[in-house]
Amino acid sequence: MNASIRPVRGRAESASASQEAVLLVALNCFVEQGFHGTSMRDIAARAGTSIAAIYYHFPSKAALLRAIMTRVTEDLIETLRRARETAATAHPGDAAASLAAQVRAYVRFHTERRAEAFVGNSELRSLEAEDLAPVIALRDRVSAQFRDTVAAGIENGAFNCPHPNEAVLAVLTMCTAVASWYRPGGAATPEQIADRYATLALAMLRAKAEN
Amino acid sequence: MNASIRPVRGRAESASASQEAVLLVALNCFVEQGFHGTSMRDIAARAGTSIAAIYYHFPSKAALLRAIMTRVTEDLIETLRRARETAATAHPGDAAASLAAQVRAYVRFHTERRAEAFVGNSELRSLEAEDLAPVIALRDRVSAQFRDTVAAGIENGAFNCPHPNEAVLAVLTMCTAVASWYRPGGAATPEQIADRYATLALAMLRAKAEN
DNA sequence: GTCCTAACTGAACGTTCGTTCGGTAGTAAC
DNA sequence: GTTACTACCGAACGAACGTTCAGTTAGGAC
Repeated sequence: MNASIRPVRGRAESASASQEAVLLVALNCFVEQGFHGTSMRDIAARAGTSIAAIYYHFPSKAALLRAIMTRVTEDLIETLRRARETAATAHPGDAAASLAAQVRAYVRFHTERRAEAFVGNSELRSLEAEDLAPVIALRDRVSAQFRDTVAAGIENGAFNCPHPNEAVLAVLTMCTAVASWYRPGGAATPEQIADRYATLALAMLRAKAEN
Repeated sequence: MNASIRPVRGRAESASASQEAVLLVALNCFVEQGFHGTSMRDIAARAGTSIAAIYYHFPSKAALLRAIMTRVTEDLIETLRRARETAATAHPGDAAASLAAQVRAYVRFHTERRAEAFVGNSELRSLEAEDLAPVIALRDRVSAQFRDTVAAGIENGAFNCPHPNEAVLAVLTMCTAVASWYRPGGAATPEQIADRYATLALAMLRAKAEN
């Protein structure tokens, strides 16, 4: 499983190409073997460099994971922010449109950057305590946005859903899991999957239930 | 996070109490630190025994994971089989009832045995190749059963769902994820969560979509 | 031509890893 | 009283781990 990755910083404060190459190799190792199942020797061998070269660019193995996690989580937040903004312009006050746009963006993100997204979800426990807190805070912002959108939709009658917290959790987890089963070249394109998941999410939120 | 675990074998071919104790401690370590993040010394220390005592009962660290994985997957299959059977008796030919029963059973299983279920889903890649194949085969049987139930429901008009494969995947993944967020003593009981998830699943499968 | 810095390399550091081994306490059989 | 077996223990094994460090090379500045 290979994956692309966007540069750590903007052009001015740019990360070097070898830094990016190491990060990309580390990412793919973490996907396949997990953080603790990957050794610095694995990464160095696959990157075609020495172990010491990695330590020139990154202070520790934990720093590799931190860099991957922070970046992917920040990018997800920005992706969702743009989706909300676009939806708000096209369909002001339409909670269903906003939620659909966010689900679509979330799913597309988890297909297009599935390696990073997968590690971002599966290696939280491998982060050191001081690295975990900021990532958790970012992730909480993501789910809070979904909850807020659903709450607004319930408020104005767009949604009719007796247990919104669980519904949001269900929507988020099923969308997150896309990163663990999606493979490029599958039967459906990322766009199709995103559209179908948005439809599923809306069906869940409009559902009237007796429990 | 603690968890209970059922004996490896029946009474006749019984596993000893210390064997079970080790397996339980290993399970909790794997949940918290992952398989590769857990050392035999961690397990021995938490179990209050020596490392050599573990090797008296199990041939290797990999055998601990294999035992946990095989058992939880087999038990899940048996749980779902019973749920289907009960539903088939009470509501013969009713695909919606069968699916709801299976979703309820699946979710309850993932709350009541969440540690095992969590490890069963997160540590597949840590299994050695020869241990992985049988577990994958068992897991495929689980998803095949859900797909068959949904296909039958589409056939007889109980479901109206344009992309059943993705819908089944979405249902299974959102239910699987329950094991990663559920905590005993939360706002909802396992029964309530199971019922709500069954309702969500039915809503997803009846959904008419334009994509 | 010298100096400086970035970007490495190879070899090692001490630690921890999974695993093994020789030995032993307790118990039951004969 | 010896034998046999189960269920361990403490100590050690070699390998692999994350990390460090002294040294080297390439390229630009002056």
